[in-house]
Amino acid sequence: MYLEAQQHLLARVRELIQTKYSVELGPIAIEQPPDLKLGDFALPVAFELARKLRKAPKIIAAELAAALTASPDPQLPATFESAGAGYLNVRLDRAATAIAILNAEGRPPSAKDHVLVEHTSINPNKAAHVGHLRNAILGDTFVRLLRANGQKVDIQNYIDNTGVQVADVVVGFLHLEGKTLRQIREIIAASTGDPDQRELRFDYICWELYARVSQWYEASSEEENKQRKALRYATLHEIEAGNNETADVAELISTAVVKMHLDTMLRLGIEYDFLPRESEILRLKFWDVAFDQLKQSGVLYLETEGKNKGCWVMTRPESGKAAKTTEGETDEDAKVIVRSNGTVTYVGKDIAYHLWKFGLLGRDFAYRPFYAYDNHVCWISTTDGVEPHPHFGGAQAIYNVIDSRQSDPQANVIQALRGMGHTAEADRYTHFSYEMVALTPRCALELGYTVSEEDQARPYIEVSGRKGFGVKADDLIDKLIAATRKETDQRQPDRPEAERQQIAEQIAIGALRYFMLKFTRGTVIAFDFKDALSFEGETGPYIQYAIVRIRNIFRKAETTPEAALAAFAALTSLAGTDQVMLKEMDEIWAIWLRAAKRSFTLDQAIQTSEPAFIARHVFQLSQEFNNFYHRHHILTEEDPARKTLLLATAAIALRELITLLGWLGIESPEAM
RNA sequence: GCACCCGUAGCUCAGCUGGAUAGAGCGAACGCCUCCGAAGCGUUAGGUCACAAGUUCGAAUCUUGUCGGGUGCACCA
Repeated sequence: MYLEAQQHLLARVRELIQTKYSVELGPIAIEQPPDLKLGDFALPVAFELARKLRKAPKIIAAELAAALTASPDPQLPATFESAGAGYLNVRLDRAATAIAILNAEGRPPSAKDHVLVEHTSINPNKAAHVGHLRNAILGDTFVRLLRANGQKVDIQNYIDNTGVQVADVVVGFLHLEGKTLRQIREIIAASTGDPDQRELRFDYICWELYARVSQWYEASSEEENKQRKALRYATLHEIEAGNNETADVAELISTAVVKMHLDTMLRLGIEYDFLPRESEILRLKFWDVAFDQLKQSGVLYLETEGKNKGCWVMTRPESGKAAKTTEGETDEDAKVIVRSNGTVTYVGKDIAYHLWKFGLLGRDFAYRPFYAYDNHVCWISTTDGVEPHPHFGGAQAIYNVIDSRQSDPQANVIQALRGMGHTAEADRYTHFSYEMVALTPRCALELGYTVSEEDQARPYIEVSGRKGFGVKADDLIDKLIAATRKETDQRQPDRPEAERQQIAEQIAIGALRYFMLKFTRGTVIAFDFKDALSFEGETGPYIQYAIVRIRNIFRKAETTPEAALAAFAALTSLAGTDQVMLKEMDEIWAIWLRAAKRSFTLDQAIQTSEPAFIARHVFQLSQEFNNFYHRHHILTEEDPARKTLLLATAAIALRELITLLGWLGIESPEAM
């Protein structure tokens, strides 16, 4: 409703300026004054008019205010005044606005687009770490925002089950450990079942082994290292080819690890609809179809000269050169898509995959169910699937949650789509990029890693799977739950054990999700346990605590938020009283105005792909509520009309807090 | 060398479609539980918005340049 009010107001002001001064303005700026005392909207429009009209901004603002006041608008009751050096300030009629906020039922689903969000996409060869948590939490939250906006969203988690990283762990099991297929199956059986039964977690075993293999490739004489690398690529090729024992081992390992990743993410409330795997992109020959299309559209051309001779290449987006180089010249910067030996590169496979995402490939995966959630099933790609199955792909818009280091290959894919004439798709392809999570040197030392002098001087150190350097996701979650459990045990001694545990988990997950969301995407998170394990100040638990307080008030008042809001609406229909009450109490009005801005903020967050806007918005609302809470004692208020207002304000705050936290994937505990 | 991201309070970060005294959290000092839960609230201290030019009535915000930090730029995935 905030956005609508703004637009309505702007249209009115524009019309006024045109009739009064005969001036046609471009976009008119509108903002919120630094203090609620000054009003709800501020328009600096008089500054711009000052020169054209040769008049002081203050005078113009005053004239505009007078004219607007002279012709009241029943659709947007408000008062107007000139303020500061020449702002035109607008004060909404608080009672009327409050009623509008009360009645605002979530926006009607505007867009019916079928949107596809890809996130998580962890190499299935080791345990998930903090960096993956940022990815999954950002992606999952963004999905919730899109759905709140009425869009139909499919969530995909791409599984690179035939890449070098998986190959490395296969090399580890088969050649470093000398295990057979059968033994590996036993290891998996013993390390993936019931958490209380298993001794080691399979993904942790792989984490350690992957680091060991990576070192092993470098650990011997030059000659022998060369042989070890050869083994690595031989293994990779067997996995890619399929239908052999090495490929079977890879399949076993990657599937087991993927299941554990899904378990980990489910602890955070993160679910998926479909897991497309690279093995099917290979076996179902997505590339062959894409290759034809790419050749036909002229995006790819066969290089005949220079270092890329014999390769099918694509002009890079930034190079600015024409698709084909002028005669005699070769584009040495061109991106190789098909190698001179005929094999396709990663970007090539990615182009094929993205044609599928948009329904442009003309070929589909086969599907089978893979992982069961409470209300739905996550499907996985396969070569011969089951019928019936849901249909994935064919989206109108896609978002790829991938860290910023991959922006070059992402740009290549977009460039290919555009080159093929799929400009609408290219425009609706969003690389939802974010910076990595690194560790502070202190954190690295705390974890027992040796840190070089040089690294200790740096602000942060990049995590590395190859070095086994990083904080594992489940370790972090366990640590958070242990810390919150300690608190709930102390604060809620009378509650049953199961309830204390549930509350502790809600708070721990709230803290973790909020921590990952409060930073804007472009900020490198220098991870530190001290910050991540904090439950005070700008944290998830701070917001949850505000909710618990409000719930306690309603419990003790022996009424419900719904009843409080109904009572307020009834009271407000008797003109006057509420006006007086809201007038001088900005700390109350702040909460109502915040509520009014909900869909406005959601819009902003989606437009900019920035969930941090919502995180900040809900934190500010919590602060505003706490401020209100300490100034007004609700339960002991004796004036009934005033008590009605206070209860309704608490009810609105509660409604907003629960909704907004829900968008962030954070639960609202009953007590804490 | 080229591209992208970052440089704002002691620390970690918001603010960047140009607009009114540059904000929050943490940390520091002090204060507030006979009063709806102190995982809370209040007060104070703390800033040449990296630097320099330019555009503008107005620049943390836009442009250019410089410096510092990070990340990409394979016939790897």
